Amino acid sequence: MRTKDTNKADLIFKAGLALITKEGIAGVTMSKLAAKAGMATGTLYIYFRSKETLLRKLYEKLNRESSARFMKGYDTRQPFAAGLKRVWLNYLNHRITHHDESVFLEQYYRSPYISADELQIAESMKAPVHQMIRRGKEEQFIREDVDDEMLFLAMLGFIRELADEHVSGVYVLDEARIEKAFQISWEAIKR
Amino acid sequence: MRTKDTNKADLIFKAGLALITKEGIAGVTMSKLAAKAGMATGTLYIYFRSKETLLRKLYEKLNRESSARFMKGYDTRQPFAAGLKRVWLNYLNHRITHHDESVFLEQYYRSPYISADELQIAESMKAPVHQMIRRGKEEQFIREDVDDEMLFLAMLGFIRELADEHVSGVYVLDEARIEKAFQISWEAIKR
DNA sequence: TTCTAAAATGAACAAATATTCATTAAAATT
DNA sequence: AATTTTAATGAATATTTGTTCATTTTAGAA
Repeated sequence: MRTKDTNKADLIFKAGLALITKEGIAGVTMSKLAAKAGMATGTLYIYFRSKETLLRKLYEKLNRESSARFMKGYDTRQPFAAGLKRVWLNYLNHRITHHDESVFLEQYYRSPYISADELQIAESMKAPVHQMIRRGKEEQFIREDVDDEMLFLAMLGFIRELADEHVSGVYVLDEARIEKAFQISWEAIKR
Repeated sequence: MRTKDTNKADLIFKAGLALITKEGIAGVTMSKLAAKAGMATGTLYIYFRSKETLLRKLYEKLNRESSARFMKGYDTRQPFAAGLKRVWLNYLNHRITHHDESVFLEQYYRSPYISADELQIAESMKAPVHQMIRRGKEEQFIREDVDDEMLFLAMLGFIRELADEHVSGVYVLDEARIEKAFQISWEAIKR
């Protein structure tokens, strides 16, 4: 008896991501996907009931994984500034090293495939930074005349742009630039 | 003889935008598009050779139009701070009042339809703000230890997030909030 | 080695979608 | 009013793409 190769589902996911990154969600067809993953089209249907479920499973998986990365290495006992930088860097690194995923998540978000409750999951990704901002206000590091959400947007928007430009090669980041970038974010929200 | 109704091309564009906004580029089919525009599928082919050219023409048109809006009302003779605010507000307003278009431009940018030289056009949209930043440095309003592109990204990213959240209803903007937002942008880049 | 059950295949089929074209309707010209 | 020219139509056709399934291959069990 032959065992179902669980690794193959990941292979399909990987191929799907690569395709979407290069051609957008509209460019994904089952035959192209199969070719990229190095298998027959029929094989895709052994692992996923349909194209729709394939994409949904991919979305769910990536959402789960990326959320987990944001708070990695953060410790409430460390001083505020250090903690904030940690989370800030986590977001930036995530968007750079998992750029394909980020692009897919956004594309899926605006595709005919998305369902109502999946939309909510996206919101939950904000939690880590919001938490940070609240702490920063309590400890009097962050300006209090502006609400959490706006401060969050100021940081996130910048990070997103930085990462996208870095990945596309238009504005490549290095240690020094990242340091400056964090400084700018800091100037924007500090007390 | 009946004259080709040039207005009909705009009607098609409008319907296309609405469809893309609701279902993403992947959700656009010629029959849906025709239905939305209130005409027969064949009629689409009187105005556009193919689906591909239809989408390309739409992209080109919107790109042209939006670029023109960014510098509107800007006058080099007015003081720097006022000029910057003007352009900043132009970007924000553009992304809010023409949100469908912005979303489409980004989706098209990452679709199988995009060509190499169309990619370059997108870059040209940055010019207005870059110009502002250079002037700001010359007149000693803006910090000089950070390059233009990064300062640009800090502003643009924030504006983009603000507009998107406003349109989606998650974080609705009003006069006061917009004022604060500009202030935050200013804190980030000022000397 | 032989047997068995599941995985993998890919051509065949079904469904969706882009495009064409013979025909009709409408406007301009005579 | 008759004629001509072009726009508009939408059913028919062509093409692309998702899905199925009879058959083959493969890996472990007997």
